[in-house]
Amino acid sequence: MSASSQEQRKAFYLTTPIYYVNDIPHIGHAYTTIAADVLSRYKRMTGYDVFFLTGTDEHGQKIQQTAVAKGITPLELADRTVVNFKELWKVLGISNDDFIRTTEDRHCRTVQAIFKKLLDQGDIYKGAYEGWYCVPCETYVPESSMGEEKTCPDCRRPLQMMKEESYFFRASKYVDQLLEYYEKNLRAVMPKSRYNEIVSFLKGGVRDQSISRTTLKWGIPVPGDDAHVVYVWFDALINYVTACGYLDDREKFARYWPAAHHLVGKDIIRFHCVIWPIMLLALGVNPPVTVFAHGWWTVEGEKMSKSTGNVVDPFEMVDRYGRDPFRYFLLREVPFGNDGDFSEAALAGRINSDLANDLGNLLNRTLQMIDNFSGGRVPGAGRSGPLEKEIEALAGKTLADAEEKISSFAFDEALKSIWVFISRGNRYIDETMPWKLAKEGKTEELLPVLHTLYEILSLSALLLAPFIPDTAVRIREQLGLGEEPGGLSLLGYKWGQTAGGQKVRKGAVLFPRIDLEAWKKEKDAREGRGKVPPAAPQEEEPLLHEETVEIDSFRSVELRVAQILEVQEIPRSKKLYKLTVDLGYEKRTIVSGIKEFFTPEELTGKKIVVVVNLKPAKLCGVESNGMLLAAGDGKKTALSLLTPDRDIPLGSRVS
RNA sequence: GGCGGUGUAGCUCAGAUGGCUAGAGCAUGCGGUUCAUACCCGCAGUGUCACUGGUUCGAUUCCAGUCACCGCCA
Repeated sequence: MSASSQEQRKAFYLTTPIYYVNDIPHIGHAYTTIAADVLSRYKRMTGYDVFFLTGTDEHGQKIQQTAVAKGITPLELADRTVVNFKELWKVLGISNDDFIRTTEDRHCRTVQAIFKKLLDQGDIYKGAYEGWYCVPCETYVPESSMGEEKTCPDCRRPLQMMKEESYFFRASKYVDQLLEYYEKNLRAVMPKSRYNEIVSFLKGGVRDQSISRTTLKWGIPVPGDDAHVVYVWFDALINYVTACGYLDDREKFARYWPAAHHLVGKDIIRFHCVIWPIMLLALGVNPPVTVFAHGWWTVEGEKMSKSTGNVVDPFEMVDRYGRDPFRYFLLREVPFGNDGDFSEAALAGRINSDLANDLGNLLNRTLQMIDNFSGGRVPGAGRSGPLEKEIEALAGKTLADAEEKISSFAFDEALKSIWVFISRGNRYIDETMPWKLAKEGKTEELLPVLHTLYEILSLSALLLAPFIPDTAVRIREQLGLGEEPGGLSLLGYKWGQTAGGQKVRKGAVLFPRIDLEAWKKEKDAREGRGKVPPAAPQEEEPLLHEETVEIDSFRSVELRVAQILEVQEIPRSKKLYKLTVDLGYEKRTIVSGIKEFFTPEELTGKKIVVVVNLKPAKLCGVESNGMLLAAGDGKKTALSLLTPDRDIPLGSRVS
């Protein structure tokens, strides 16, 4: 690429968040990065000069703590764990142009330069930070996440009011300017619902932000004041300008920054759509063109969390189902911006119906027919009838759709549109019945059909290349198309450009169908085996024991076996069920706070243990006569009912 | 409590500035086809378009209220 032609190409700058190295990479990290990769690849194919950045956030309290616990330096820890991310991007086929670590020299210098500039111009000033502080965790706890009684949400120990010197960023000063910017730039925050949220948040005003700490050592020193370290988010956000040359390469910065797009999870839009743009305005730089906030994945219908151990490991999914199917599923299943549910069954379904049946089979049957009816060589265009005209028009529409949808981050819709085209190909075969034409010797009708099918496949491969790059290459290989020297491009694409004559090379099936019955068995077996309780949390919580009691106090609690007969919802309540239980000698109603853990179907018929001599109490307007026994982990994440281990008559006393 | 959103076929969702028989994909049933990965193609469906009122010749689409769920804020 010569310098002059690079000048002409439009720039496109795309970032993922930088990921915190203390985390193990999970599906959420993979999702953002895959989406960014698809967009980058597509933009490159349509002639943009793309700069695609990802990286890691390596400073802060948690890294420091973990490092201390392991007896290594924080940087050593980061050096070890950053590998997880780099490896995942390799496995997922991510085509990032740069990878930034916040511990790199280029970044530290940039952060310090920005800090100094803002300090000099009066947008940073020294003040005092006051807040509730957890001494053991060495961290401030915002009032919103404080437990009752002012305890730390992590360790549950009491918090102390602390006051320390801190530098503040004068965010309040730029709120109106940012609101004005947003009024003029409707796509600066996407989707629209997030835009509205941010605007209404801004209208409520923004406080000046504390941006340094004296209690923390692992971070970038405040220039000229070594007692302070730059607070993490101020440090982290700046990565986006560091990497595109804010400090060291003004030409690069001038080129890419005006085309900056950030992809982020919806949990961090406040930083990206309030604080960050204000920082930029203070620096005299325009906010990004778009910050797009995507949704979150649940797993098999449940919230993903470390404590329930249902975190999806992207390495494992790629291992099991392949890189391209995983990429395809994440972008196809759910509109970007919505929350979605990840389930292996849904993934397997997509593989079978979309990838194997529609796409893979279209390639397979087409090549088989070219082999059978055309000696393995692609026929030239030949005469084009109404069907072919219609398909050509659809090809044009599909190209336009892809452009529009991908450029507005609607990856799912782009894929849907491409699949309409692929399905049209399958229908076209049934409409033309090439095997019949062959049998009847109607070669002049047959050959254009094969040619058209070939065109459908070669265009599909191009359009799919950003999403499933390996597959695109495999399709092209089978079509007898070589590699493109400058990478695949949509720029010079023209329908019907295949001259004909090249030899196709039918190869292995693109996506073998998954035998769902065998798959199910295998999965059940795997989960039965693999269901070791999740690894114990690193910090053991102190067990809180009750005082010792006399045996009589225990005996005074009358416990009996009962069976749940009926489970009724209590309309007003999120947590409570109204249960009718049978004690053998009588039936009674008890109200129990277990709704979040069980469905009525799961409960009905269960034998449980009930405290029968508990004073009746009214809960949500329903009188409860007793309570059932269940074991919980105290964190409201797991609950298990106590149930007799063998058959025993209802009403039996438990002692 | 305030602001906003959502509620449409078994499932996931699309859609209508108000108007002929309300759509797609998946799943289900039936039929066709054999080039193909038991695949593809066609047909068939079922829906009080959350509930209650109002505006209108006519509303599922507009308005008001109710309920449920979700998001942001407090």
